[in-house]
Amino acid sequence: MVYRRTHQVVKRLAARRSAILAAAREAAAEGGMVAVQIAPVAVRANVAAGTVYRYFPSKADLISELIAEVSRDELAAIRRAADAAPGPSSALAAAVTTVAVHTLSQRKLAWGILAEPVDVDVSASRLASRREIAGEIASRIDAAVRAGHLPAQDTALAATALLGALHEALVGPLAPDNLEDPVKLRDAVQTVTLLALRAVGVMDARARGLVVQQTVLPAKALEGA
Amino acid sequence: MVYRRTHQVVKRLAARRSAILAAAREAAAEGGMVAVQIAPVAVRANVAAGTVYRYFPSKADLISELIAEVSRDELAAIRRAADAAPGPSSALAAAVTTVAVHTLSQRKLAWGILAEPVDVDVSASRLASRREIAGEIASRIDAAVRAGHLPAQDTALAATALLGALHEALVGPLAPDNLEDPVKLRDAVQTVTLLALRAVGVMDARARGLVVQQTVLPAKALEGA
DNA sequence: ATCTGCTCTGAATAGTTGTTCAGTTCTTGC
DNA sequence: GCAAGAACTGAACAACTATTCAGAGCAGAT
Repeated sequence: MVYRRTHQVVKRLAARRSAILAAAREAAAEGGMVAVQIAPVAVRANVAAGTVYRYFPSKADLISELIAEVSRDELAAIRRAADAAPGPSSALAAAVTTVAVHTLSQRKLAWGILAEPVDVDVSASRLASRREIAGEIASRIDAAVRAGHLPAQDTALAATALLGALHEALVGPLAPDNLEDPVKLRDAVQTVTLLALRAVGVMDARARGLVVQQTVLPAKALEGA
Repeated sequence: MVYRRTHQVVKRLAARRSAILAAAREAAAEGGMVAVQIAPVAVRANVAAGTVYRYFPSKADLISELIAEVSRDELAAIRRAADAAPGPSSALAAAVTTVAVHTLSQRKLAWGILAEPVDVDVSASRLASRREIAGEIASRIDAAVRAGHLPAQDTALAATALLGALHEALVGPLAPDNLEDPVKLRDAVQTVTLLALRAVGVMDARARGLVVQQTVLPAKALEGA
């Protein structure tokens, strides 16, 4: 055995793998999932097409990891925002706002991760991604219900419906197209957050209060976008 | 000119066109949009593959017409249900329930029309379809707002969000899978209708009342499914 | 009956991309 | 250096289906 993976090589391999994933993510962010094709991604990562297959068994695996990665990031952001909130209703509002802001600040990526047609089967990974996010929202709704702030309900279904509403309203084909304007964007975030909170049973007046509370957060988050 | 299209021929041609469309619809209902492939559709319509192209310039056109047709049917059903309601809030509830019931009774078709990946570009037609349905819902919300039953709001955005919520909760990948059971199915319809009504600002108690009012309708409609 | 022109057929074509693999280049240990 | 093995390359391949088109079949007028 005259060849052994040295630490340096291991690092380089890992870096290359990340580069490929990052290239895929960039491609998706710029052009949606259609743009995530092996050859262009390889070029972007400074690698030959064949090399991609040394790191990912198939395009489906590459995209699945991409979805998982983005999903992880989003879940972390939701938790961070919700955990910083003073109470369960506020946490729910924060979670919803976070999803809305994230979705909006990376529209193409979000659409690609969620629903854009892909030529390979990534349904398992999309399902997992949705499950994670929906589960988190469901548990926040649940906390608010347990605290007596909301009526008892099927929290899993409610969480699913909320996400559907957010996504359709913000990145679906009927989403307003003037969201480049930061003011319109914030209005859209507030409107959908309000809808979402009322949907699970927050009273109109209280929901409006919670939405206002959240206004500081998205302003900060959106600057980074 | 020794040949002229006689009435009989015109009728046969029209019938054949319908047969192809119907075949496509059946295929979509059974296997989703992936099953709408030229060769299988042709077989189902008792026609050769090439013949399809004498009626539809391309697969995209075929699917676009399919989407338009289904969409027209749905819109008509929504109007019928809403117009039969005694007042604006009730009409809104009826409209939402109708969408939910239709979506559920033809899950694969609904998913295909709405969001399933297709290898050709049908986004224009999907957009039109969504616009029609969302427009109808928006105008029902608007009526309820004008009647003073709901707070003022961006009705277009609200309608979009409602549809997103319904679709995601009922035919999206996280939709409950026990909806074969008619009782569970009705529960699901009621739950999402309740969420939708509350989202636009109907108070919890009143929303529950409206949902109960709608219980007769879906029971009848679902029998036909 | 027959000619004309429309309609239908279905095998062949074409275009698109994911995937492979024989050959090349690089890395490591001696 | 050099041998051995790993990693990389990129052109060729494969598979899948929408689409085409030359020829066969049919309907209508005379």
